[in-house]
Amino acid sequence: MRKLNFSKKRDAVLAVLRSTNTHPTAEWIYQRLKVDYPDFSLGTVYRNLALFKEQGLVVSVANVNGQERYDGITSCHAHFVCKKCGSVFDVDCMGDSRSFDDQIARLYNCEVDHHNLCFYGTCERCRTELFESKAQNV
Amino acid sequence: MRKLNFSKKRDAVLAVLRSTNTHPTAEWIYQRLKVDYPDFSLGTVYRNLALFKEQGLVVSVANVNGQERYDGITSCHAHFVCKKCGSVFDVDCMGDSRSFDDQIARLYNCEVDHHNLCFYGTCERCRTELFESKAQNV
DNA sequence: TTCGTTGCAAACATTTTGCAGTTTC
DNA sequence: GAAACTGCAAAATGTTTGCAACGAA
Repeated sequence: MRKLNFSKKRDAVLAVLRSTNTHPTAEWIYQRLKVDYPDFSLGTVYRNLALFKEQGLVVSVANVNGQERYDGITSCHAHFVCKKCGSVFDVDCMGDSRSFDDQIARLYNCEVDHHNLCFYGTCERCRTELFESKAQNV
Repeated sequence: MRKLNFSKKRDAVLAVLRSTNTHPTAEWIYQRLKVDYPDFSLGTVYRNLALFKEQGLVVSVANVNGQERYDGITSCHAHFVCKKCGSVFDVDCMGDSRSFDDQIARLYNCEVDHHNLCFYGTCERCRTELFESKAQNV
């Protein structure tokens, strides 16, 4: 792994990722930090995201409508992706699924760095709105 | 859901997806069918993939190096993605994880269509090659 | 004849990258 | 001073889309 210098902006990217549970896009992080650093660049977000992923500090959750969603909170949990509104929620992890990794590694003779469990469907809010709009149409 | 006509090429796309366990990219499917249909088009692959996904006949497994990987075999199983060579393997599903969906739906008041479990790491072959090349360098 | 499907190529959107200037050590 | 980091904008890449021709019902 190559040598790294300290970087204020890199720290800021990680801090933003750790401060939210919205599982933001690169663009979202960019807009957020553009306020504090007027000369901030989208390239910096992408470059540091790539770095964080290498280091295991950040993980790709899912690609929603063509945009990758990132998570800086690496404690063990799953995700739910709403196909209507595109929001991504944390879902409590059942059991110690970290041991899944070891199990798979042993079974398939491979090295497992991490896993990603995603549920896809319609979230509570969108279900309700769907129901309400249907009811109005009757 | 809208009305559908029969289409030879659409059938062919689905057949290809069901005939392989390589979890191909759109491009791969395109190249494969280009042989049988010289006037075959990449747009047709994408359009039909979108359709199949709506219908639940095909599922997006993971995005590997910027390309989406598809699976036409929808029986319950997980996947392993090798970060070195980019191959995607089937992994036997432990337990009846279909009931996960119901559990999540009840807990979070949402509708769950399906879920996706992916393990990321280094596959057996790539581990071995890595080891061999290291050994030679000593 | 109607309308779904396709080929083709242009358009699109996100992500990556090259380079020159800046910051870290 | 050397090497890492960044801004900027251009390039790259995978995917989507508009339109005219084609095929199914």
